[in-house]
Amino acid sequence: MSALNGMAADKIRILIADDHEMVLDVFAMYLSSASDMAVTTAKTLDEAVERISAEGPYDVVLLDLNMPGMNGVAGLRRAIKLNAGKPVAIITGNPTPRMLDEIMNAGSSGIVLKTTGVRSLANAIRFMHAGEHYMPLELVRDRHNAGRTTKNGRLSDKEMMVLSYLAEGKQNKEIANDLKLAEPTIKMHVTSICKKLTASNRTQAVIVARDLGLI
Amino acid sequence: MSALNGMAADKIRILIADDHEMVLDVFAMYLSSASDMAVTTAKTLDEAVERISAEGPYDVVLLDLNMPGMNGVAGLRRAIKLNAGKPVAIITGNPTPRMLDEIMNAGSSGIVLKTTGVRSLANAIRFMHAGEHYMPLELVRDRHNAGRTTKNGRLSDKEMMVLSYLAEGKQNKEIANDLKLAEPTIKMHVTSICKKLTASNRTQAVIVARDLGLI
DNA sequence: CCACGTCCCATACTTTCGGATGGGAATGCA
DNA sequence: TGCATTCCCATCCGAAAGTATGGGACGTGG
Repeated sequence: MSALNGMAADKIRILIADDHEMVLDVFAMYLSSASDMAVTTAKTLDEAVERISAEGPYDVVLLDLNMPGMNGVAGLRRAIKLNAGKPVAIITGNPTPRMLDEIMNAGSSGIVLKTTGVRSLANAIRFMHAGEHYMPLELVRDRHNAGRTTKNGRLSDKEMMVLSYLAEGKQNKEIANDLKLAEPTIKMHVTSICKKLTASNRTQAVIVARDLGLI
Repeated sequence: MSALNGMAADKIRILIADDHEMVLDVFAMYLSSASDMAVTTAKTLDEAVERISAEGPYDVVLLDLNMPGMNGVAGLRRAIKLNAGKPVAIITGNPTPRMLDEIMNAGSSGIVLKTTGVRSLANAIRFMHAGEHYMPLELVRDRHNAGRTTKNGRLSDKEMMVLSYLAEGKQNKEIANDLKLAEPTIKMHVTSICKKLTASNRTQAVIVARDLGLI
């Protein structure tokens, strides 16, 4: 009845990379005690890349989002490309909705929260190893809640998109280029965002959005 | 010769609070295997406070800095007051020099980095339990660099003051009125702040300052 | 003493922001 | 079908922000 038809002897090869050595230790201690998993660790993206290059694609790769070498999802893409189709997932603390989008759009196989105990780890890994996409329930909920209750109506999709750029301190022209829209359009969205968030300028909008957990 | 005069049989009672359950698991798994330690865990500051209130001061308390309930060092002070003189330390990822100052000035017994492996944990805890202050070497180095050259770090008092207004989304003219300074002066400070924080405008400066825990 | 850093102010300039006005197009729903 | 919503673009304008020049005052330490 097991899925390990005839291959039970082969262990799942896992590569986990995180600059928090404590987290690494969790994996080394807990997962290695699971008989069907072999864990390798790294502390930077470069180190992880080396491992993959040297020892071939891993069955599951877990990358910390805030690790040295990862520039947001850029490092994720790099690892995905290198791991030849096998699952690469992100492990992080509290990702923003925007980050979630970027992560999943980059082709990640899932997200593992550090707020989750180690017991669900093994399951998540087996899940992704089977080709599924893994995401904790609370994140799915937040993802659906994207339009949240603000006083003056909720933000539209485009407004949320623009807001996420505002939250990086980008200026209208940059946003327009990135989104391939005209600058006046961005201005309009910014104005609309400020109204809905009762902010008087973009800086306040970012602050309000942050305090509201909107980002 | 030990400080545990006649009480050697008693275990060191440790309370660790972190919203990353993974980290909690590290302690539960590793430290509890050390025969002289008894570990209790919590996921929020309120939960930790409850524990302390209910079961009396712990021998060592470890608090995550980014946990729900901790407003920067405010939560730390609360815990220190409650723990009746026994050591309270902070556990975190990469603290800013400014945070370090605040933490130590608040009366913390030390700082434990998540970038440190679990093996040094037990030593750090025993160290603090003995009444010493524990801080990783790499932090001590950064700490001395903090107050010196104005090259890229350390904001001056006035700059911090202006920054706090920026963080409220106020505009130059307002700040000038509130501080009874001329607007050009405010502009200069803002420019200086942006340079030191490597931000390209006020909005980015606020974001960086927030992420840095500078506010 | 001078050098250095911090703080303060002023003038002048360019760029960006925020707001207003006016229009066109696609969607979905009553 | 009419209507609302959302999206997109354009032009104009005043205000704010950001940059670049000046300069003067105050302290600390070499």
